[in-house]
Amino acid sequence: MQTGKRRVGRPTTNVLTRDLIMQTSLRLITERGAAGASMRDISRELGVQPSALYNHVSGHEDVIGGVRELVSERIDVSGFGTEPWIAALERWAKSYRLAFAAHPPTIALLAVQPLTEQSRVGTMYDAVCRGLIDAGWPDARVLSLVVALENFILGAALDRAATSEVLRPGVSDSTPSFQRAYAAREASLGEASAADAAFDFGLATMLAGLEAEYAALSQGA
Amino acid sequence: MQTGKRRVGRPTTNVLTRDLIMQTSLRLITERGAAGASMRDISRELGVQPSALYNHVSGHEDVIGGVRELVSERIDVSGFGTEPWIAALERWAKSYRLAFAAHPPTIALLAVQPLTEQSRVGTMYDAVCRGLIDAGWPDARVLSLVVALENFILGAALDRAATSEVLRPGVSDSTPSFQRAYAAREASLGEASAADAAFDFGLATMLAGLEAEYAALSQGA
DNA sequence: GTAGATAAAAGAATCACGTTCATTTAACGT
DNA sequence: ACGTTAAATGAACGTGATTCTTTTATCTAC
Repeated sequence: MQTGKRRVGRPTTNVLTRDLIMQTSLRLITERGAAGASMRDISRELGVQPSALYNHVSGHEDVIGGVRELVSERIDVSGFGTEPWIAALERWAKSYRLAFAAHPPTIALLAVQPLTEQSRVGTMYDAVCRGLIDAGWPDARVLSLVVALENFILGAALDRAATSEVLRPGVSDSTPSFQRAYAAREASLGEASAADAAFDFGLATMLAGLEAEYAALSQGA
Repeated sequence: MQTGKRRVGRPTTNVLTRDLIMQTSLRLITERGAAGASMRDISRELGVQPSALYNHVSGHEDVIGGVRELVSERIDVSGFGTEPWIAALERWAKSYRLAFAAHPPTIALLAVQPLTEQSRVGTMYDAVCRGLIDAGWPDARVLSLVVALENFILGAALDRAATSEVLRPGVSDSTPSFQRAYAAREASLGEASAADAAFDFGLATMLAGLEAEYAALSQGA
């Protein structure tokens, strides 16, 4: 990407773009992990001095925010309006997690930093809210529902990112039940990962709980 | 905490302890946030040079792990064995979240770093697994259940840590449904926080889903 | 008790990070 | 054509974690 050496002063054709910086950062994070996307790393990858980045972004936090935007764009809200609310939620949840799981190291970075005001993420929330309101969920409950599901999704994504044989009981331990459950899960797990199994189980559980609550809601009214 | 100046060489009475370092770190994190607990900060607080810390801990990661242990000790697993499994789970989940929510900035740090092998956290898992196995849950499902709930809990704790009027729709926006849901939630929320509402809603939903699954399990067998 | 090993502190130094500032050069607008 | 703005370099700062050396005290074995 770099042209050997560049002489001081503004170049005839611009080298950087805000978007180019974001794209490169996302790629670096995916390839080398969160630690491999420092401002220096990004600038080196782009054949540029670190200070040059600051002509296009306000700092490292800004970069992280931009990356989050990129990742969030792949969340699928197309189900709302075209499918039953429960199916739309399932689609949304799965794509949400996948969007982050596709770039594991991202999650830790992104989950920590809160959303900035004017992000396209608001559009996603709007689609989800609209679907649920149209389906008959009470206005006051919609956001709690969405946030609860989101909490689960982000937690699961975080788990998937962290998981490299974490959470394994020590051998010859004082934790027999833990060991037993662990062994049984290993045996029943095909080629699926433990994190995937937990996510599928938890999502099914939440959706079942939501359906029950929805049914109770209709009856009460 | 510091005695002005200390001369070179081993002091007559030891200044540091591994445990003292962990306690101090937790306090600093709670008081000043995650960024206020660097090795320098910790050493300054203890009236010591940063390098002195390395006689007792292997590095910053080690400190984080120790803090996690401290926080984890407050998780309540006493319900398993004395209460119905669903009540025990609820107690466990609530205390789990509270343990972290009491030190908001901790979560971001802790959730990121995976568990180290020989932690007392294994004991907690064992208690939970035992309770569920005794209640009749199939061995192979127990860990997925626990991890799924844990994902939700950690996600919720993270949300609570981040939340300071995050996730507010912009005014005069193109997100009417989002705004509507937001306003309705605000109105229905008493003095409870939005994060609490989402957690309570989600936990109730998951527990309801689990009860349904458990019932189906008994019938199938 | 004294000698050698070990432990716990200071202090100096290294390297990476994010960031700022001054400088240089090109592009843009009137 | 000229002043302003934009985009790059290069040098520097402050803070982060960490390591190594040095100094002094404690502990252990004889």
